[in-house]
Amino acid sequence: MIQAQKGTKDILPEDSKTWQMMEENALKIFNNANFQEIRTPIFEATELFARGVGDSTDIVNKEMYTFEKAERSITLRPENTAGVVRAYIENGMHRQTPPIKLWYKGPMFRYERPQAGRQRQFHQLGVEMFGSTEAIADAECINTAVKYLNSLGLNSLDVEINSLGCSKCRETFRNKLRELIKPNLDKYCDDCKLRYEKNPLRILDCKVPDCNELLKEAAIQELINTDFICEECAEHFTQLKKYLDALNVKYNVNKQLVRGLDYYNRTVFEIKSNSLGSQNAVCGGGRYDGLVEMLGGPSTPAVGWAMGMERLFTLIEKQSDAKLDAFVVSDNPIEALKLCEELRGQGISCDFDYSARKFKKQFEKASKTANYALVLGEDELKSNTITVKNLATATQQTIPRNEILENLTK
RNA sequence: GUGAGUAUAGUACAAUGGUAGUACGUUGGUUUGUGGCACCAAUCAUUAGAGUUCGAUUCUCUAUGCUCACACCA
Repeated sequence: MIQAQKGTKDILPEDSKTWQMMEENALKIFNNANFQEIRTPIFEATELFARGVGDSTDIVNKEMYTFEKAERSITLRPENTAGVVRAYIENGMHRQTPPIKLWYKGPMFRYERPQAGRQRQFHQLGVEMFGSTEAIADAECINTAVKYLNSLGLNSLDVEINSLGCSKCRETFRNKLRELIKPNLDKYCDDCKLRYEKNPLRILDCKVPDCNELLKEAAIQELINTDFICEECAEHFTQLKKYLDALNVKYNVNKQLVRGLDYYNRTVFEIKSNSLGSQNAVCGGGRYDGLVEMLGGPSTPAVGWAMGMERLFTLIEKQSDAKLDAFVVSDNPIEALKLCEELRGQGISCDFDYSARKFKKQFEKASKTANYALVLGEDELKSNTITVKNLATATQQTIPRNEILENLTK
């Protein structure tokens, strides 16, 4: 027996209604906010992710599905921002009047050990906005995410925001942090020792209790809490908070929020739920003003986010399939199909039994799957009528065939 | 990559060192053109391999799958 690959899942009919709802709401809300859908290939040159996502990230280091084909190195996309930026540059979208507002949805691939809220193939929904440095752009981005979540009935998720500053202020902060950590470095966990070299900011994000204790040291807390970011960046962050307040978007500032992808600067944010298990982030994003240029385009500011749809799925209320409008009960399958065809053409959903089983069995099926049973037996065929039975009220009447539509819609 | 737990019908759960049950589902029936209820019947399972044993689905080991957690991320 061949099974689905580890970390992949079938989305079965019983869940399709819920997925369709997530997608329909996305289409409606993003289109209304003037985001346009973009669909990019699910595989790209490996180099795009190495340069775009950053080769010091775990995603690029050890989680990519990479293969060789015709002497090219190809990778299944582990996220979609790099791909969208590539498409933005390649299709000359930077020549259009900014801002360019895009959204996407689709499967992403990461080679990780699966667990709750984590699969090897999973789906993300995201928006990317190019061409504006204004904090109002960040605010609209976050607001769009919140409004989308609200549309799914999720009203009490935590929005956390932070500012990483620009590359200059981050450099200063990084150096100061290193200075403070250095005396106790040997007490930190092995991962943090590596982080100390590569990306010390991530030490702030470490979940090892010992490291957390060490970070509580007064001087370090003071450094975290003093606004290390430069005046310009601080002003940008202040503006963002002002706009979010004006939009009535509730948020917490989390000074220890550091996102794992290398391309972020200034605004970063996450939206979390406490009912998701340990993978509690539904949505993550931020500003990435340097990425377009790094990937060979003109210097272009940008901001965006991505949501994990499987994680959303576990949070929202399951939608069940609506019943069919009608089920045709007949001992004459071909006539039943003809009737169905006629009704389907009128926008009525209906089905029938292929094997002309006993009426009792057909009614059983009808009552489970449909609102009306339409009896088309010998009598009805002779007299060109149909017996319409309302399965909820158990009332029925025989009517001329051409009056069927009125009787179904009332 | 590291660690923990788990594996019985289509699904959800029982039980047992000797005959594996229940519920739901599915199919058929309770006299032939009327459903939801009830009753009857059928259908369907011990992940794989090795070991201990007179005998293993049960105990042990290995593999594999699944689940969860760490790292990391949506």
